[in-house]
Amino acid sequence: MTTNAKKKDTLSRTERKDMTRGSLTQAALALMGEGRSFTSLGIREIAREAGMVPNAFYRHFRNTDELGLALVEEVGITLRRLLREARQSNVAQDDMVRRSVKVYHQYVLENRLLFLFIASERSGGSRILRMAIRNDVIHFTNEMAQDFRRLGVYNDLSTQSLQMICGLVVTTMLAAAPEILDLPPNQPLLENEMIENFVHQLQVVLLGATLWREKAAGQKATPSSTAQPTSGIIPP
Amino acid sequence: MTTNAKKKDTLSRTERKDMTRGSLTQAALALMGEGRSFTSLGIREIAREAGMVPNAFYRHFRNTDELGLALVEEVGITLRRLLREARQSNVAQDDMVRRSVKVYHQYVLENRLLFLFIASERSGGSRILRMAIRNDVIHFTNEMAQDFRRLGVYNDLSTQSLQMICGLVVTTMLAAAPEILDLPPNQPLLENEMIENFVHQLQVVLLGATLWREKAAGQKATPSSTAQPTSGIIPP
DNA sequence: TTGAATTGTGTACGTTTGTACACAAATATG
DNA sequence: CATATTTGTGTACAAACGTACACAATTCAA
Repeated sequence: MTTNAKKKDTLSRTERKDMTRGSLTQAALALMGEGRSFTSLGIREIAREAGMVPNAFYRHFRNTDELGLALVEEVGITLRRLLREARQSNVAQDDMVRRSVKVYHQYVLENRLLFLFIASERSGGSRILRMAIRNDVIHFTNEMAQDFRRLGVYNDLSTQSLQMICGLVVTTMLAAAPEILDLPPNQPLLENEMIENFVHQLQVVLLGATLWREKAAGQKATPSSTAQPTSGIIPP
Repeated sequence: MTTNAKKKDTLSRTERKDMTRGSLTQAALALMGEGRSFTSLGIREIAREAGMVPNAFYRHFRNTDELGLALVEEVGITLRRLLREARQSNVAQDDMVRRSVKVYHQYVLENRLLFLFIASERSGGSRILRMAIRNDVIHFTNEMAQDFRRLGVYNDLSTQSLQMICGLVVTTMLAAAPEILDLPPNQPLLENEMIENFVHQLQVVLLGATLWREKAAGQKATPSSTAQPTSGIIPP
């Protein structure tokens, strides 16, 4: 099944190249949608799904990992869009958490394949992809922390603490994604139960956050200034 | 590299069968230890690593998924052991969270390959394995909740809330595993930073838990009982 | 002790894979 | 317009794969 129509009309060479390149990444996603896992995809398989001859793959990527990196880039864009969406619908909301969860839930369903990719490659598969995704997630976390700052909530938390809290929120969100995706559709009862659980967990986290104070005295003399653990890509 | 010596001395037939079966599962783990991902492992590959001819694989498993299920069983045992260990070292500890985190950290390193397996198959790969692991994690979560009950902490939480909290704790723990495993060894600075972050996150969760009250009335109306920064009360 | 069942080996076959090379068609560039 | 680059095709081949079958060597059961 080809997932991307590639019109052959009135397009520059680079435009066309970008299109077929896109149809390769979409083909990979489509295969994952059929239950295959990205790590086990082969060049031939992807090319076949994209409706082209195996060798054409090499005109765009040297190997599947490189295609994966292109997908990670899409992930970054997707997550950024999610933040923007959440930003718009959450400003000074009364029941902010539940509303955010619903937005997120909807968003995961709408971007099913990408979240499938994130979920399975975030801690499995190739180290390179893993690190790239982790980078994106860190950026996402930091942007969320900035949003919190802008909103003026948790004003009395240090940046570091705020990032730690957001890390917790993001972890919880990402852990929810596979459950959302695995839930059989049209089961509103199960779905509600899952969502409520998710909402409560986030509420507990944010409740804890309101009371969190740095015990600044320094528990073990950890003087490190940077906020994120394992920031950046770590060489073998 | 064969990972399991299989002595051929004075063993019953079933005993020997269990040994070679074990050397197959260990071979799969060993391959994952070398960077391969379970989903991409093949029958021939595993058999070769275990030092036997491809066909012998079929005497023990019908396919790689079935071998995966055997590994999941090992995971269950491993997690149960972790709980037992934590139970012993945490009773009424002063700085309980930090101590638990250290136990966990150590445990992940000691059971590197199994946690590698959990991490990568928990949300990627085959649906069957994913569900099996999710089952184990649920059991683990429930047992942790029971332990909390026995310890007498969070006495005023309903079982459901307690399980929800433990789910949050487990999610945080499992999310930490890949970071622990990916951290290059002998980098005490990075390691400390990561552990501190981990500790703080769990502290936030447990802090939230002490203040969590069910808003039993019904979740649709959601009165204002939740996470507003009423920053006055300080828990014991 | 003899026969049946089990476990591991050897060989074999058809598929699929990654990748190399030469080539066709299209497009950008001088 | 002529030429060079780029993009996709066709063919090819060695390697690895899953799996089937017959067979050897054990061990269990009668």
